[in-house]
Amino acid sequence: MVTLAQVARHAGVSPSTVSYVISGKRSISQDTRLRVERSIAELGYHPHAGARALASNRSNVIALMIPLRTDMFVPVMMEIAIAITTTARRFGHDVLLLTSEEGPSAVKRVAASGLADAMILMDVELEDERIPLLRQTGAAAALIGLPADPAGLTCVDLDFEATGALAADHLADLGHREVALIGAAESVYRRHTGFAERTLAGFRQQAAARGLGFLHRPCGAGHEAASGTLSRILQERPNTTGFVVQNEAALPHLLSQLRQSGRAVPEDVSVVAVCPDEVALHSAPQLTSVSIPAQEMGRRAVELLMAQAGGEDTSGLTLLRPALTVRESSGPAPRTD
Amino acid sequence: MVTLAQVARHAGVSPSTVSYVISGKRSISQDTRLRVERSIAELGYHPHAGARALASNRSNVIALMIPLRTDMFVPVMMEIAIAITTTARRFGHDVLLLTSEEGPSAVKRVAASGLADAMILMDVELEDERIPLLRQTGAAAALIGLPADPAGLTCVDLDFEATGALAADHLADLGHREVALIGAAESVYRRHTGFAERTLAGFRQQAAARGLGFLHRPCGAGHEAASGTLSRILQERPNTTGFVVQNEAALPHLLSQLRQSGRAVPEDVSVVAVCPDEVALHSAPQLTSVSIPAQEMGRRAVELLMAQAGGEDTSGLTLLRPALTVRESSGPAPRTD
DNA sequence: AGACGTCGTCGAAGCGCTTCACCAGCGGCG
DNA sequence: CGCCGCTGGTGAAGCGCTTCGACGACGTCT
Repeated sequence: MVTLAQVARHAGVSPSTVSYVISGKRSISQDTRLRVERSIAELGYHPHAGARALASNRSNVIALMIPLRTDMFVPVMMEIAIAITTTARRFGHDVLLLTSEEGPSAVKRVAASGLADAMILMDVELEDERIPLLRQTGAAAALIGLPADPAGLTCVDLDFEATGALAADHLADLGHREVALIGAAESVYRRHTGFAERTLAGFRQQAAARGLGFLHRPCGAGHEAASGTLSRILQERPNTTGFVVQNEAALPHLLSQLRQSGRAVPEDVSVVAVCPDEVALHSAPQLTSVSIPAQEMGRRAVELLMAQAGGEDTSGLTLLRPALTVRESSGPAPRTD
Repeated sequence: MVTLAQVARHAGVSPSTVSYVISGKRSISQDTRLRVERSIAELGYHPHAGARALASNRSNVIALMIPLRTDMFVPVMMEIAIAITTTARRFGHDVLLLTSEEGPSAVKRVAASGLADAMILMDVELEDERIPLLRQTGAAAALIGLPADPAGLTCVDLDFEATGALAADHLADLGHREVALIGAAESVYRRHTGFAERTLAGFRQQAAARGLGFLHRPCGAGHEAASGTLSRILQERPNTTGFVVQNEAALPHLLSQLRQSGRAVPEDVSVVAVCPDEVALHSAPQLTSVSIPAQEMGRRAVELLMAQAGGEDTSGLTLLRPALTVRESSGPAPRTD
């Protein structure tokens, strides 16, 4: 293993000089810097992470707590995780992966062991058990999602209320009078995951404001669940012509079920999905959707954490503006004469 | 921050004793051990990861390199990653997440910096760039997937050749005479990812052995790609009645396309999927499938790494036996009279 | 011309842990 | 009864790095 001391000897300078060349915390003459850099390259030196963490009290690692849930749409989580990782690397940081299996105490362990300088929590619930621990340890953190009381916390999320409202507006603009929200799995609502409830709230409110008839149903993944949910909605409110779907896993089944039941999209019913663009584009017909900016959420979370490390106060909500893209699945409400 | 020295003082023993209590590397009297453990709990002590890594030259971290590909089925990757993380925790290890964005040099960086003791590579290609670096640095590693030359490497994977053969056999047993393999995206084959080619090889060979007419087509995700691939196959070989699908993303589209084209599953055509059980169960009809044991792959990889750390020679292939579960999507070939 | 900053570099302390060498006490054995 | 070999404990060195204070060698200002 190559150590800093060896680099120093090779370059004919003292170890501290090498350290300063690397960190840039003191000015170094052009000449020495080049010599040191050459030695580093030549010897293939990489600083020892543990030693650095010990001496500097910073690990340059961000911990990422991802949920184990089976009721969340996995590709979105993964996309966020990957965005976090690549952004972190741009800041010279690495990412430690934690699952919620370890329980909330993982927060304490990571904070106390110096394994990570900061953490990012995904799948935040309204009353999340990890949050008191976060407050108590004073660990640097960013949340993806909103808890009930975000005071003093750094939160990033899509503005799901606006998302719901946007979808309702789009359908209202197209002349639909009866609309339904097909949401996430029931378990998601049961544990009060913010995004689902906020979408619902925004949708409900705007639907009311626009005078739309309104229905909301959770929906599991899988064909059974999807077709069951759909047929119950149509039975209860046969005149429903506008659907908002916030459930990627159910989308293909919902679409094929609509087709089978003889309802053409978008001639008879309109569908607005809340999903990543990729999913919307891979469906047939391509879906009008409010996209989930997974990458941006991950990126922003890391950037906020870095700002926080730099002493800035980043607490507060960073709500990303939703954007609706009109594609082939939504159109004017059918004439009802 | 609580240090080991503080624990030692609190318990009235020397620091080394506390260390030995924690590591269990020496026998400690019942009495002292309890005293120390109580102090640890009382003070809420967590060893400093960096200090430990520096002194012991082991970080208790496993690096996990996941691909950035968009052409792989993400939930499977995620399931593997989660299984790796939870298994690693059982061994007192954490997981560092690396994306392939950083390039093969990440292998060197991680090995040289002592960030991780070992690594797990996913999405291994036949001629993977990371492998020479692995050999050169002598870093402990386990691969999920097989490279062209696995000599001296520790590899875990589903036995995809047997998977292909199993699917072919099942269709042959049911009396199908013309079969087709709808595979992963073309890009997957182009970069010579082992699993796709091995499935193909196993399928082709067994199809030949059983005297089946045989066709293979890669298939992208999305509706367009799926229905295009399917109709081309049916055009080229209209008598194809058995399909093997190794492409989770295309499955729902394929099924709805078959339905639309008037082919009933399983009365007219049989479908065997290579996918996680969850996907098979959520389809309509539920799919006969060879399941992808994602969790077991992750678990085994970690276990092998731990054995390796214990001095065992774990090099060689660990190929998991595929298992085919008959569900509703496969049945006897239609009579051809 | 002398005092004073500034710049570039060095030496050394010390981060919190592991581990090696050592030692005291004690029971078993010849 | 004396010696040996355990067992359970201690002390100290040192892992590789960062960082603080110190210090020449300059240039600048009065």
